[in-house]
Amino acid sequence: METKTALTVLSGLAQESRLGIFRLLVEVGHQGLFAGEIATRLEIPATTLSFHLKNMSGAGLVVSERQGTSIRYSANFDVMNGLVSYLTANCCGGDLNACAPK
Amino acid sequence: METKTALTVLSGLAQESRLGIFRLLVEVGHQGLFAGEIATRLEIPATTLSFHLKNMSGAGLVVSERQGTSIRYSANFDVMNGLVSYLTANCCGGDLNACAPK
DNA sequence: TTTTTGTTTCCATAATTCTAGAATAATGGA
DNA sequence: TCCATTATTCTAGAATTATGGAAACAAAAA
Repeated sequence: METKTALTVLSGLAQESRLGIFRLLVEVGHQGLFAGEIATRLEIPATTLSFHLKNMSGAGLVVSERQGTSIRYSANFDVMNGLVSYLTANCCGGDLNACAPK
Repeated sequence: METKTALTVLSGLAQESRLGIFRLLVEVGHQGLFAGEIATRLEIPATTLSFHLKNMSGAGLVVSERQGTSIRYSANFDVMNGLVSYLTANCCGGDLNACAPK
């Protein structure tokens, strides 16, 4: 993952509403949730939610699929895992143990 | 890690200068760098750097130690690892394999 | 004490981001 | 076609964040 992408992903998560959306979708798993369900569960106005979902889609954090009048959103786990790799890459000049969790 | 903390940490990383600072400190490892060295290497004005380092200190992303007139900054690996754990916790309703890297 | 080096705080400006109402669009059923 | 449902775009105001120069501050050396 490139730095520019990592920044976009981090910005996509560094906001209360969006982090809540992402965590909810991560917990739900691959089947995801309809936009309306997310709005109801998190008590976010539809327009505000749409603003954040657009941001997250652009960052690749979520993927969407239309089903009739509804749109199903789910977390993109690959991007999350890529971010984790990015943050821990090139750690400590190659000494992997130096920054590993204890 | 609590959601509020995770948000602070994510915000601490979701900015071009700060991500650059963090990555540099991660690569350097535990010995860290003096503020002036960071400013020189990344070509960031001292006042701007100080602003960001203060932000990152508050988020726990870096720790500092004065040595004479200089201040040495180094990455806090525990916080980074905590963030990684937070993001992957409670994934897929407990089905750990569902969101693991392939 | 005065000077020098390194860093931070203060401040004004600029830029970005968040919020949510009104209007608009897309889908599918009657 | 008309209507109900669901979701998005447009818009503008509010709030937050970033930038960098001037000044202040801290520590060590002259």
